Amino acid sequence: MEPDAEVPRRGRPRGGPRLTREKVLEAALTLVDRGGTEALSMRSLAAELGVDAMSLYNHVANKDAVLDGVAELFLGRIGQPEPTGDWRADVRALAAAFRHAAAQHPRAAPLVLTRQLESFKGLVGTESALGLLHAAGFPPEEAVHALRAVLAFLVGTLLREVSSGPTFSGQNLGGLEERRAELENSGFPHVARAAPHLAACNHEAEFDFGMDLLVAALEQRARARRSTATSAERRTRPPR
Amino acid sequence: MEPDAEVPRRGRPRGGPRLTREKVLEAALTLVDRGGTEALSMRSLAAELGVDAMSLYNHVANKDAVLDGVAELFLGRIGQPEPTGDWRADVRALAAAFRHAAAQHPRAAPLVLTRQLESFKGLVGTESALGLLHAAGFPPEEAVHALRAVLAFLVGTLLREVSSGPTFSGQNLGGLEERRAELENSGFPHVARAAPHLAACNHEAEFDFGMDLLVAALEQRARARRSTATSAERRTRPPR
DNA sequence: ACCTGAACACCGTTCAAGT
DNA sequence: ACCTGAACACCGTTCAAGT
Repeated sequence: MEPDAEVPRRGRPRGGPRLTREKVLEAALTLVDRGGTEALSMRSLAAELGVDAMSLYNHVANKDAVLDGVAELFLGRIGQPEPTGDWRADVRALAAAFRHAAAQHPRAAPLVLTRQLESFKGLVGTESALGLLHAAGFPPEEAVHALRAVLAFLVGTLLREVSSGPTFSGQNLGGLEERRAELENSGFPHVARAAPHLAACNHEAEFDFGMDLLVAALEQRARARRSTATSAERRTRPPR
Repeated sequence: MEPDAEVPRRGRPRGGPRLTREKVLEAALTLVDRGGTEALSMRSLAAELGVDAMSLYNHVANKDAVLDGVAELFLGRIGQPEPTGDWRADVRALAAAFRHAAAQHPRAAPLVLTRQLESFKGLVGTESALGLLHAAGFPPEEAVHALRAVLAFLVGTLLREVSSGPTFSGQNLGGLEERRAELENSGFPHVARAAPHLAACNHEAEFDFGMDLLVAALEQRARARRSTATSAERRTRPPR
């Protein structure tokens, strides 16, 4: 029989390292996709890679670094949509790309949404967003404020969306009737009147509504900024 | 010597239960306030209460129920501001009350922001918000959309705010210069130009900016709704 | 009814030892 | 240089036993 066919090797491998940081993080993402963050332990991750738990520490500092790495992996998978020239459509597309990535990794998404990363990876999206807002007429400082407002909304909606569990045809229907009845009998008049709408949640509709709101507000602001800029110009530099 | 002076009693206590669900959750909030969620274990919680870990299970189902309970405790501490009659100011005040509660329990806030609770406690805020949006002229369905948009923004900003660590005079100044330099040398032109604004974050200013944006958008929408409603009325019921 | 202690099946991480 | 196994100090939770 062959000397080292299937038996687990120990010590330094002959043909280069079996593990790399990349492979470790990739496996971690797989594990989180499959069973959520709670299914990821250094031991389960090692098992997934067919390796002893301690071997991981040659490639990542600790478990927290693994979680950061998974979040970065996620960030890297956010597609960068081609700009159309209409900044309103492009801001929407950027947000939609984020949402799409979250939909593909619903159980990993909270890692990106919850931790604040000092990641270089995040900067490409930031650059795109600032470029669009610059095109819309916002100076850098206001563009940063606008970016943060949209991002905050995104974090909030996506967190709700991904943590509302598996959905049935876009809507969460589990126990809808019970929830509606409970809201109707809550004793709160406005809650009772809105019960059918509070009991269900169409995530895509909520996402669109919020983005509509934000884009409309930004547009209004951009317009106001343009008109005051022109009138200021008119004042200082009257038409000849 | 006295028979049961300082020795830990065992078995059923004589003077009613030493533990209640309330006391357990209160202690849990204290622990989280002090050392964050990671400082809360069933064992540390029991120690805080001077009790065996297993005693807790007589009052809460498991650790998850404790975390839910702490979140509810937090919800109950959100002050309900007195309405002024101006729905825009009142929506802002409601959001500010939420933010204020988060500022008082920065390490417990993620529990409310991250978990979706089916809590009755949350309904009082919902009722207030829907009432204000009703006064602004929104029908129930649109009011729910608006509420969810504002809530999403709130979750996102507050999550950023509370997880950005301890602050120095309202701003996070740790390593500001390093961050700015890194952003300036990132190779991304818009990022570089906005570096000073990206490196720092005045949470209150961001909060105000976002709320301004949302309230302005809601106002615009309410106005549009009123004018189409009146013109529709004019068409079907012309003035005599 | 309520509290307890031992026990079970897990964790993340350190450290000395292997090759 | 990279992987390993035992060991340490923790977890959450079950269960039988106490009063």
